[in-house]
Amino acid sequence: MGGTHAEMARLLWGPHPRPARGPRPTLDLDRIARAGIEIADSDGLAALSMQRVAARLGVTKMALYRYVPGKAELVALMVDAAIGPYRAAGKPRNGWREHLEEWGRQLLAGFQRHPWMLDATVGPRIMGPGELSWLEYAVSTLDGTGLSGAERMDAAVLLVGHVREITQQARAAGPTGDPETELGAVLGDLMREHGDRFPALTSALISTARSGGQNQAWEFGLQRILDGLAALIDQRAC
Amino acid sequence: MGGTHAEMARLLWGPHPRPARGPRPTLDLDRIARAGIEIADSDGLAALSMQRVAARLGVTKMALYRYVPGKAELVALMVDAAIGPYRAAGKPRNGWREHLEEWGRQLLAGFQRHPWMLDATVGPRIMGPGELSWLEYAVSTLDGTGLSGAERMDAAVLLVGHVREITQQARAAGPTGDPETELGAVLGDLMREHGDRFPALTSALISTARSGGQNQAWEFGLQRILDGLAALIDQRAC
DNA sequence: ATTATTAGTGTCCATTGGACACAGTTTCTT
DNA sequence: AAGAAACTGTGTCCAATGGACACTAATAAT
Repeated sequence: MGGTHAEMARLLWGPHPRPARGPRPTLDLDRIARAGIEIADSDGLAALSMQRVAARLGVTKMALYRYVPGKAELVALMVDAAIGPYRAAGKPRNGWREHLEEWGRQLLAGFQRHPWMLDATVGPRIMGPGELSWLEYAVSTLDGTGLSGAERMDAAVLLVGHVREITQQARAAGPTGDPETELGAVLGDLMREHGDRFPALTSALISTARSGGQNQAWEFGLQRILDGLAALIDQRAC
Repeated sequence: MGGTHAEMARLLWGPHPRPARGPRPTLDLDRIARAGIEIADSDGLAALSMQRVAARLGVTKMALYRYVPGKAELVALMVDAAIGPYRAAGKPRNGWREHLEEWGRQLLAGFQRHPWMLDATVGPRIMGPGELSWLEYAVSTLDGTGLSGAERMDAAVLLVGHVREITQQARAAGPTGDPETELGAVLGDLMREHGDRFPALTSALISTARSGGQNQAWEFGLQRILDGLAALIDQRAC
């Protein structure tokens, strides 16, 4: 292993000065990260190996270790490159709620473009500049709302959690959107056989049937969180 | 690989009839799962290998494959055994909010007892009876609140997402609770060096300083979600 | 007693992440 | 111009991993 946190920070945050001597490098961190992203996008994070990344770049696996101390660092680079910096699109005259809503939608879109980011962002880790810019924006929208610093952070984290959960659900449902994957079929069988042990669940699922799929779940959670925030902010304002 | 979803379901949901012929098995699924849990509890999911589980049971690695088709299935068993069925503790006269609050606290406690469950529950998968009983309870508390089936499910999922996010934060902060781990130190350095690029974040962190750590974040998100739910329920009731 | 099953073992294999020595390339110094 | 220094990509090697498969021993039905 080559992965201390300090190395990770240096890699994510630079600078990366081109060394003065020696042959010119064939690769750079950006190309490596993009190659990894392409693999993970199409075949999932489990299919990501140093070999495959190297092969895609026309280079030996060991060449990568000249740029990256280990696989964990490569994945961290991929995450930060895949999510990129947040670019606010809305007009700046809107209130915090509109901004956070748009922000959440874009974050969700990012996660769904790169579902492997779910697996890559579990556990303690160091965020890169891109990822941090997302957090920065979310927290900044809550400036002047009367929330404390910790509360503004907590609110952002709460939204991130929701985005992650929805991404996970969407991935389970498969790309079609409805649970007619094999997993969905197995789950159906399961409920048909053991449904009586889970009456509330069964009734909830039946009454659900067709009501909008995961998009509904996303909107529901988003609005509930924003409502909860609004309630607190209003209460503080009085 | 030996892991179709159907096999996973059979393994998690049984039945597991003792075969009539042949020597008596030395192990059973429960003991295997518990051995795995002990390893993951103490050394993390990354340290879980078939070899180590087998060694702890005094048996060869290949013996495990008589019980479990593959590692993925073993992990699924571990998850369901670790979280276990939900046992409602509160008096049944309370309202949905109290029940959900207690439920969330217990779920969080479970995740913090077995932090590796975070890594083990990413991606599409089949839930076991234990896990499903937690979902069942959460959904059942919302019966009769005027929420639709889908909404009741979404509410439960929302809370699970929050629990997961908090667990992740707590794990990053380390067992002490404050960010004085190496990771925390590196993050501090990072903000000291690049803080000017993230003014809102910096100010939020400074004003945070000492305000309660991750417990605060947990309570904040929990109450925000419950407030949001209450708002919707009240609105439906009118 | 024979036979069908089943359980645990031992051996083998491909793949993985990574360590390390080496040869070739480029720039700085003398 | 000529080393020397620093660096790059390659080739080889290794331990550990999940898993396939054949084999022996144990059990119960016939």
